[in-house]
Amino acid sequence: MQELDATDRRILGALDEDPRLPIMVLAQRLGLARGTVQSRLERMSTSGALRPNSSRVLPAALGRGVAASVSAELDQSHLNEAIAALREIPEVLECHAPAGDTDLLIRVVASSPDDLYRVSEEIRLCPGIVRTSTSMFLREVIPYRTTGLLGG
Amino acid sequence: MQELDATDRRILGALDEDPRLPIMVLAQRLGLARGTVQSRLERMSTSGALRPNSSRVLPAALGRGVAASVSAELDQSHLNEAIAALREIPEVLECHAPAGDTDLLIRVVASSPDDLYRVSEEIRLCPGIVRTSTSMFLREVIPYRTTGLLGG
DNA sequence: ATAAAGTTGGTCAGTCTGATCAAGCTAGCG
DNA sequence: CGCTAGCTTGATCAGACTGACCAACTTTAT
Repeated sequence: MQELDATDRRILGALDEDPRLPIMVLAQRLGLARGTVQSRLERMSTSGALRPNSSRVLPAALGRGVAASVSAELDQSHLNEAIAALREIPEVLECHAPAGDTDLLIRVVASSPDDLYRVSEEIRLCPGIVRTSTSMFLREVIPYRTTGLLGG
Repeated sequence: MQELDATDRRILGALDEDPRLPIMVLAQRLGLARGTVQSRLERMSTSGALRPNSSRVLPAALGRGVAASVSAELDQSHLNEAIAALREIPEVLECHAPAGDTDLLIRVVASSPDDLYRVSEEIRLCPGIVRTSTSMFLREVIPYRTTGLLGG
């Protein structure tokens, strides 16, 4: 993966909101040559610095208005199996291994509190997962964003 | 905000990887009329069902290879001030209010463990924030994704 | 049954894309 | 100091795409 420089970030900034902006418009808006913008866009999308487009979709728009965080403790000899099983659950959006007492921190969504119960049960049933603790999000205080990082 | 139907999801699925795919290609790949794809894309981007494009950028590509979760306890009479202050910190990617003992769960990134220390200190200094506990992510086990939800 | 909303397929002028090239700039290196 | 490698620029071309229309048809909800 590649580190994005100031020009890349300016391009991304200008593409915010509308990723289908014509390259020529971008170029003149940023004071760059068309070829420059074109090659940089090309590079960014092949270098793996961007998530798939669908990561832009708000889960709420897909009928999953309930979000939560599940922390899981696991039998570490089955770590890889557990991860593979989690990957199969579509409601699992993200999973991190934090330093500290919990082994995995899992971000999930669901269509309702009741559905959240189902999802967390599915997680509990993954091989290698010993115990889970689910904490539902009452409110999304700051929605996910990267915008501030583009500037610096 | 609008709930996305099966057609919307198919369009989004086809746009994964390359959001600049020509509309005509999309249309014939999905067996839809060009006008349909065009109007749906239009609707999706104006209805607020999508995050800004820059949310696709991996923080690591912006030099923030370290991720962490900060849980904060706060003086609830200053809730709004605290949130406003957090919003000013670019390294704060996301913030949720969970049910339970912690008041806010904050997703942050930083350029190094040392920088993470700085960021969590900045959070601790926000008005209304009483106590924080930072837990660094050793590993991103499952990177953020929504793909699985598009299908169902 | 009927109205509203969404879909389809067609057309149009104007614009954009991707590819390619030669030339200019800049930084790093011997 | 002069060279190379890697970007950037500006230009050109044929071909494809866009956004805006429209009339007709289908679906959905009332």
